[in-house]
Order: sequence, then structure tokens, then C-alpha cells
Amino acid sequence: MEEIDRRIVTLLADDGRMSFTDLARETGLSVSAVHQRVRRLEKRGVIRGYAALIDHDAIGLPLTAFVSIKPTDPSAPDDAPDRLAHLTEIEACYSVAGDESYILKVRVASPAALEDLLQRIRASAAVSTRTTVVLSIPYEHRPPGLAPEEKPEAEPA
Amino acid sequence: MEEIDRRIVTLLADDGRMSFTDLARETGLSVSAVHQRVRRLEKRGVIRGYAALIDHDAIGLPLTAFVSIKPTDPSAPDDAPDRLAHLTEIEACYSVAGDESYILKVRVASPAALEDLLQRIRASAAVSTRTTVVLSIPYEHRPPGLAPEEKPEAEPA
DNA sequence: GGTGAAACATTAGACTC
DNA sequence: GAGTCTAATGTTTCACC
Repeated sequence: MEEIDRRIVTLLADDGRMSFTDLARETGLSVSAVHQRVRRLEKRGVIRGYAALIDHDAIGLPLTAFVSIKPTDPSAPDDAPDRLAHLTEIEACYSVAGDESYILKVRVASPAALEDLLQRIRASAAVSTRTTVVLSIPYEHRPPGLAPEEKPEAEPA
Repeated sequence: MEEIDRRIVTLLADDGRMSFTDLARETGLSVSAVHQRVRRLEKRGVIRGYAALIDHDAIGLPLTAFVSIKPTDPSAPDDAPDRLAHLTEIEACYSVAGDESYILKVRVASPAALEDLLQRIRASAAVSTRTTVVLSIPYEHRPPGLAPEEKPEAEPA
């Protein structure tokens, strides 16, 4: 991916509703050239989608936590992500190296709701949990700082 | 916040570029009524912004990790988030309860880049680090599942 | 708050270089 | 790939409930 695509991605990561007109001005391309590139980036999966960033306090989910999970039976097949997917409080699921197998990021209304969620996680996926409560969020969702150049592989001539 | 606003927030959290026309159809309101509500939600900070969701593999930052940090001198003033803000590899910073004081979510190009970043984190904020490498991401950025009703406080008549 | 309609801006696609 | 052109859509504002 080259310079201009990278610039487009950076701009959209920061403002997902930026118009093609503005993107064109920022990149020095014509509107339709930008339009074409954005569609291509979407099709290739570089841009996976667009989201509004929501204030979780305002929608009644003020409590964020990280829940690390470990299977109670390490020899059982590990399909925890599938088994947990129906729990809408889980915003993200990361498979990790280390003592535990996954880290979940969850958003709930209250400590009581967290307790209830933890029980549903343990029951759904046959796992033990270790929970780290988030006290405040200095920042989140910062756009990727893309380096000016990345040559992951040289093209053999 | 009531029913229709909640629906608008849910729809935009899932597709940040949905048009007002589509939002109007989904909510049963007129286009201008929806427009007004979205502007109000933005102004009140319920919608904090819009972002394109990027495939980090595609932009050359395939390695994600969680870095827990702890001050080397617990009596020093804690301004780690400010001191680390210039490091663009840090996507998010959470203040947490527990043994460590913050969890950082970082995205880098390679193990070598991670090693380098950890050194810069330690040097910038006078902290020790504990790093958990992410192996894969079953899911991430799922939209908040908003309950049909939330009455955080009853209105005294 | 809500509506409908007019003025304006953006987007999508066909076509050319 | 990028540019221009144009028809179709989408956005914004405003006067009126």
C-alpha cells in the first residue's frame, strides 16, 4: 500500500464520516480518484467498516472491565469465542499468549451486572475468570500512527 | 435517553456512515427529525465521533499487545497517560484496579518494534512493564448491545 | 419535537486519457 | 489509475405544526 492510500486510511480512521470532497482536498486527488481508492480499500478489507464512537457512560454502560479466561478443562476443545459470542456485553475477544487463553473486554451497567455477566461467561464457556476493573479511560480508539514508509517485503525483480 | 435515540446510536455504532435517509427509514421518523437527533447526540457527547475500522495486518501493524504498567517509584506523581500520549503505537490507555496502574493496548509492526516500544514506554513514564502478546482476534469493536429499557434513575414527580 | 420541501453538496457510474 | 461529466442521492436549513 502506498503513500496516498495510507493517508486516506489515516484520515478516515480519525474521521469516519469525512466526505470524499474533503479527502480529495487533503490528498490532492480528484474526488472520483479518492472515491475509487476508498472503495478499493473497503473491498480489499483494509477498511473493515465504519463505527460511531459512543460514550458508554451516556448509554448506561459505565463500567468497563477486562476479563481473562482459562478453560476449567484444558484438554477440552477450545471454542470459547464462539460460545461467548451471544453475550453482547463482550465488546472484544483476544486470544493471548500467557497463563490465560483469552482476554475479553466487557461493558456493563453496574457491579451487579458484571457479577451476573461473569457467571454467564463461566457457564457458557466452561472457563474460570480473572477480572480487572477499569477505573477511568484516559484515551481510547486513537487512530493508528502510520509510519511514512513501510517496506515489509522487497519485490524480487 | 429514550427508545429512538437508543436505536439511532445502535445503528450508527454498527455502521458509522449510514445515511440520514436510511436512519429515517429504520426509525420511522422523517429525515430532518433524525438529522436533528443525531446532531443533538453529537453535541451532548453521546456520539463522540466516527472512525473507520482498519485491518491492522493490512497497514503493517500486525502485532497487538496489552502492556500493563506500574510506576517504578510509587510515590511519584502519576502522569503516565500524559507522558505516553506521544507514542502513536498506543491505541488506548485504561486506568485499572489491581496490582498494576494502567493497561495499554498497543499495535506494532514486529517483535523488534514491540521491544523498542517497551523501552520507550519505560523511559517516558518511569514505569515497569508486563506484556501480553495477542495471538489472534476472534472479534473486536462489537457494537454495544443496548437493553430495550434502562431506567438509571426514576424522575421524582 | 415533529414535518415537508427547496437549495445545496456529495456520491456513484459511465466514459476518456 | 486518474480525470471529467452527469444523474441520482444525500444533507442541511427553514418556515410551519
